[in-house]
Amino acid sequence: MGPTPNPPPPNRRRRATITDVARAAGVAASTVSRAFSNPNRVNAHTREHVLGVAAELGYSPNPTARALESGRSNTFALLVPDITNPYFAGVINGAEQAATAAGRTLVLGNTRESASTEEQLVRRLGPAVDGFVLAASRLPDDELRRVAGLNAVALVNRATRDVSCVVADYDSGSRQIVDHLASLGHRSILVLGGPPESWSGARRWAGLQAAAAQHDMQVRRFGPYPPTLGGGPAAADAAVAARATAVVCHNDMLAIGVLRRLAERGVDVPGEVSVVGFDDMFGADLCSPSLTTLAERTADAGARAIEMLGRQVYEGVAEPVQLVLPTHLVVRASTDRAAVRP
Amino acid sequence: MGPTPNPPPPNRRRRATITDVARAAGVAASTVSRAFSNPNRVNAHTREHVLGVAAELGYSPNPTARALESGRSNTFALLVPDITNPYFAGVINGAEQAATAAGRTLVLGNTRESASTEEQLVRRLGPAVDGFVLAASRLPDDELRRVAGLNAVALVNRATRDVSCVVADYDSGSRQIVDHLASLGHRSILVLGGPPESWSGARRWAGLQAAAAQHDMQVRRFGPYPPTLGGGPAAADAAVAARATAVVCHNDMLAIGVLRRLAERGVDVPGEVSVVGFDDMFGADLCSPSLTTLAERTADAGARAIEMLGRQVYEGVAEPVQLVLPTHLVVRASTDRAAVRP
DNA sequence: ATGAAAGCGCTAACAG
DNA sequence: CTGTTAGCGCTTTCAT
Repeated sequence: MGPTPNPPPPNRRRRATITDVARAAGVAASTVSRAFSNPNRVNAHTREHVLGVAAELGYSPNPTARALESGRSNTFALLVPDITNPYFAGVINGAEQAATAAGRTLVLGNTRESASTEEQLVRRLGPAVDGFVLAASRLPDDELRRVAGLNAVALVNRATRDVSCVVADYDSGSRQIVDHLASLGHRSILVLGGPPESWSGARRWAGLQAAAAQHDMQVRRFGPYPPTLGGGPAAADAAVAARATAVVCHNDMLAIGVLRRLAERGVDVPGEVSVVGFDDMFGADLCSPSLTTLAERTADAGARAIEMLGRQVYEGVAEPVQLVLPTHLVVRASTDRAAVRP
Repeated sequence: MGPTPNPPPPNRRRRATITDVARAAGVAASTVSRAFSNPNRVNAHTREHVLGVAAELGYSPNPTARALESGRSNTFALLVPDITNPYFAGVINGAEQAATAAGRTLVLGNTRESASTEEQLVRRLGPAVDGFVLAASRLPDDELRRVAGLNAVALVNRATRDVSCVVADYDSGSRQIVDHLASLGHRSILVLGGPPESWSGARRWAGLQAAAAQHDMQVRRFGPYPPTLGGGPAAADAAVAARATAVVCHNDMLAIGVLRRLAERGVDVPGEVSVVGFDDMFGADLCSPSLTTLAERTADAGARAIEMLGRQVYEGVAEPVQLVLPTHLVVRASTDRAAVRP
């Protein structure tokens, strides 16, 4: 992987440096520097002059050089398990927006659901960024704390001691789902679970159990199933075999896969079975029947996480904070009154 | 936007530098440097020793400092008009994968469909990155060339003289659509157009016209409509009023909006009207009826664009190249034989 | 208010 | 093969 000896430099204009501007303006480099980063510590007149010359030369400060000096790159990295999952698109969107608004740059990394890829990215990017947003991190707790010792870290939908995080309110969310199903007359719930290591999956399951207990409803969990469309057939078949009347799926992806399989098998949704998902991702109201699902504020989560990093890094806030974001149930066409079973 | 005076540094471990390693290993800094970036130019024995010490100290080279010296950040920026659009998720995915595979970092920017935001991002990021992938750029041609004078640039689904690009084969794609409709007995096509400034929209329209002419079919274009779900109602209503039997929509988003509106109005798809989209985005086979649409290799496009940048920047390839990626029609349930009109 | 000089972490000459 | 030196572009004391 050795770089080519010395590739002929592409025919591209050299960028003006602070020295070029200084020379052209007849001042010292430090004055140019001040004119840009400390405008009121330089005479108004010379400042105008310097800025004018800089504009003519098309000069703009080199962020890399600034970063080297200050030890701050004004850059955050956002690592997600699956860049193509519409669920994370919300997080990415919010984070990008917040970062840009704060004048910071966002680096995007895809961990492909792999802890080792995630770790590798953290190691490689670490020295170049001011902090990490780790969404649905696959890293073990102690590794997470180790990373947080070297870089600022804000977790999204993951929580561990001593590390800041923003998480969705799954307690409330699960209760909303169960309340909804109960109000439709359902007496038992089948949960079609996702990956065992999933933190949010565990929280969702715990919440559903607690809420069901309050209603004296029966809950069972099948799985794990892959949290993808492809997980649908196995999950749906299991649900049919179990004669479930209400199934709650690990996420919308799985739920849509389940809907498809049920349609193939001629099972009427919501007539015979009600189906609920988690995430309210793009597509949840495109499928048919449209999906009842728990909506999270994904863009908010991304934005809040970036803001947390900002406070940690640039304002020296050391205390880890936990932020719980509200969730709400979006009722669509996939849930209805429980069928009367023979 | 002045930075806080001097925030108390968070309680975070200082990263080991090359000097720390050099001292601990009892060698010069340059030897450590070589051990990392030019391993075979240092004695195997000392190399092992240095690497060992480095590992103990948790040292890894600071990319920022490297970038300052080399003038290369090993970083590319990808700018997309709408980060939440599943269509661009494919491009992002491919670009991220290619960048990571090449050991480079990807910075993500969202231009929010605005040329000025795009320009601002280019200016701000320019000095810190080795090149830009501009997907569906909103920038005018001359601005694009100006940017390409300062940074390496690879366009995705946009073309202009002197700038490298990768574009989908809309000539073939449009022909595939028209052939398909013709083979189903349709004699005329209504195109529901997107934003007038859209380069791909123009190419699609041109291709459809050419292909229709070959079949002696009639084509008309209505619009512009917003390329979103929200554009659906107006577009669908216009199509109904025009008694169209086959409509081709600017993109899948609009097409799905159209499908919805037609369903609301009780118009049978594909019985009365056939509907075709462009993009084959996530969701195109979730809607009902599922959508016949032209698939592009979006991930490929992103990856190829990154590779182009690599060749430009690190291999000094100056000639702009144009890459045309194949497209293929995915026939689903929204198209069928033309209805016999009274 | 401005200039001179040192240095951020690293690499690239150039010696030895 | 390895150490010394200079410098990437910028900010930051420290003088003036």
